[in-house]
Amino acid sequence: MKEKGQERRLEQLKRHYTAPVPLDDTTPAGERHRFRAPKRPMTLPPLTFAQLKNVMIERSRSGDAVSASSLPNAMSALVQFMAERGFRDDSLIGTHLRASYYKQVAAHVKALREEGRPGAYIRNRKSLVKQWRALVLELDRQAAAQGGTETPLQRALRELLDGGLPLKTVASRARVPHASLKRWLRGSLPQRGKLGHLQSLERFFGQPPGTLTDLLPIARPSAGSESASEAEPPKIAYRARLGEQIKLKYRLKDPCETLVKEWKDFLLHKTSLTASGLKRQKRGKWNTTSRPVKPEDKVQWFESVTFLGQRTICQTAAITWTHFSQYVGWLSLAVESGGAGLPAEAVQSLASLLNREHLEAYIEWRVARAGGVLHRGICSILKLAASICHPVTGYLTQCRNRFPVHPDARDELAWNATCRSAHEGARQLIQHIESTCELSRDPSAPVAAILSLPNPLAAIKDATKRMDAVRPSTGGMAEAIWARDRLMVKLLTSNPLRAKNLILLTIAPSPSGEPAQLREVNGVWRIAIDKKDFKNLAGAAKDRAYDMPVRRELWSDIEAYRDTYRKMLASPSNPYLFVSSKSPDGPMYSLNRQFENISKRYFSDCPGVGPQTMRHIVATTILKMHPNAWAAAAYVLHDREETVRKNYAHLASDDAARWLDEMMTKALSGL
DNA sequence: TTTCCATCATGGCTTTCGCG
DNA sequence: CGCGAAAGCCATGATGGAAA
Repeated sequence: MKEKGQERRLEQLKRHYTAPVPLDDTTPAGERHRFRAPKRPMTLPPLTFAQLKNVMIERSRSGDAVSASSLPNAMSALVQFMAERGFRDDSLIGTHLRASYYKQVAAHVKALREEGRPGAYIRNRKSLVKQWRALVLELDRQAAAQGGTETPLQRALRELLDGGLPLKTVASRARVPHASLKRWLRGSLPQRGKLGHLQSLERFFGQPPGTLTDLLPIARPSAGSESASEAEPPKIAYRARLGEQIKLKYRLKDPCETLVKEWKDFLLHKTSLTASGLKRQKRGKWNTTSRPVKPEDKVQWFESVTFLGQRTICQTAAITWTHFSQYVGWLSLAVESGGAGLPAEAVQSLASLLNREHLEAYIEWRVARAGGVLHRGICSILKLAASICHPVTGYLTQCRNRFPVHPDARDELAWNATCRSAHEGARQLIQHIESTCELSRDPSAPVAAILSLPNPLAAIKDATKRMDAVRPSTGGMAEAIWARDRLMVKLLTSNPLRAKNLILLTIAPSPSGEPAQLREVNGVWRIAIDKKDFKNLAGAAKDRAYDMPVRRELWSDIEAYRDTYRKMLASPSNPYLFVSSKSPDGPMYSLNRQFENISKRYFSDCPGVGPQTMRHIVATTILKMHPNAWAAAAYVLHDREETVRKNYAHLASDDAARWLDEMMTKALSGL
């Protein structure tokens, strides 16, 4: 059966690719290729880089892949990637663009960085190499045409074992129970305390430590009982600053009629198919949706576009309007308050973006307000200015006659010069900012005390204990709310989802017939969320569906909540797991706020945080308990290993050293 | 406890253009 | 034609303050 499938796969491949290829993986290792995995059997379609290039060219021609104009870019990125990684045209792709893709890309990025390439360049290269990987995966899918969902461990084990030594031989030589290995291959999870066997397998196959063990869900951290200090929660610098900042409300609230007209014309230009007769960047079209995330009565004038009698919403317009109205508001803000002090009627025009001096002064003011820190948010208005004054495609550049009030509007040459100067000025500022850009807010500051513990999750466990202690055993609403909140905290330790996914998490089939995301499968509670519902839809989520077990410790809580408490808060048809009595039919939109309240009350030394922070806490715990277990952390967060490494790099050095010290102490005891 | 309205902050891409 | 850079889309999250 299996062989047949493989034959079919090969047939299919032969039709696609010209040259026949050997089955064994004998990829020559380049000199610079340090992370080359040892020779091992695998069931992946044997495909060389040269063949992949041909497929890409064919597909590009038939319109199934990158556009013709992007093809050279994709090509040059791959060529550079191959040269740097030591691959040749006749090299087999093997796992290089598959399982070990992230490792390869990370190494490639590192090399580019060492060459002194700018960040934007590296991002572009990454994006381009990704297109190649996507093509490989697409071909794999076509070839495999099997929908089985393997666990990561299962797949990794299969790749190590397939076609090589007999299972029994491996088991005995690696000193792993034969039956266990068979079970794992069928998809069951190793028991706790059996990690040693996986490590034996890693050694047996010459894999780096963690290749297999990292693929498991997190190990339960040993109980720690750090006593909570009763001192005041620490003050967070960003919050204090924000509190000060928002006292001044400078944004333009009631635009005059002419500005409204200008914006509507501009919006039409940005959203219409024809760019309202003007030139526009190829990617300069703003998307619209007819199904906004907010209720009908919350839609505002600056984001709505009526096209053929149908009202649609443009999210980008809302964001851009916010930035623009802030700038205009500042222009007419009194000088004493730090504004430009211009008359309100004079500045209410898109043409205000032409003034280079004003833009510069505004940026300076914003930087000062942000505590002297240049951050990316400040760039937004500059990007709008650069875009709208672009020498060719700029809206202002092309619409001189729509701004008769501007002094330069009478003369085409003067107008063009003004636009060009504004464009250049904005570009220069953007470049300057992007090269010196830093963060002005530390998202982990509110949980710094927790993160500094050897086992941060222990603090959350303490919090749930405190919650247990204050259970309102009245059987009423208060108890239902208590049970809901407690489950919320616990669930986030097991499955640290982003807020939106948590809010929209369902425990019953939706009215449209989609199955519940949180459900019991073969006696195991699992959460399965469609790729399209993730923020990183185009990133990590694209590669891997979210289908994770909920930790066993929570199962009884889930059942108790489902059977008793949830019914008190929501109507029977409500599919969402977390609900509030205020909106019994919808999701609990106040979840973020409620989590903040809970964390403020029960987390030690914490002034209140959002659910996002739980992702930090879980990832930090994993990396503290198992230094350099990047893959495990990425697995739990449903992020890319690369992203996790980047965000938690600070945990690599110190904790690895501590861990190494402990290990060596043990190893050398009695010396 | 929940909702509403602001403001501020940032990430993660993809595609196209201009130049030599 | 290939390389390197430019352009910019599209979201989401975090938080304060106040009111329902």
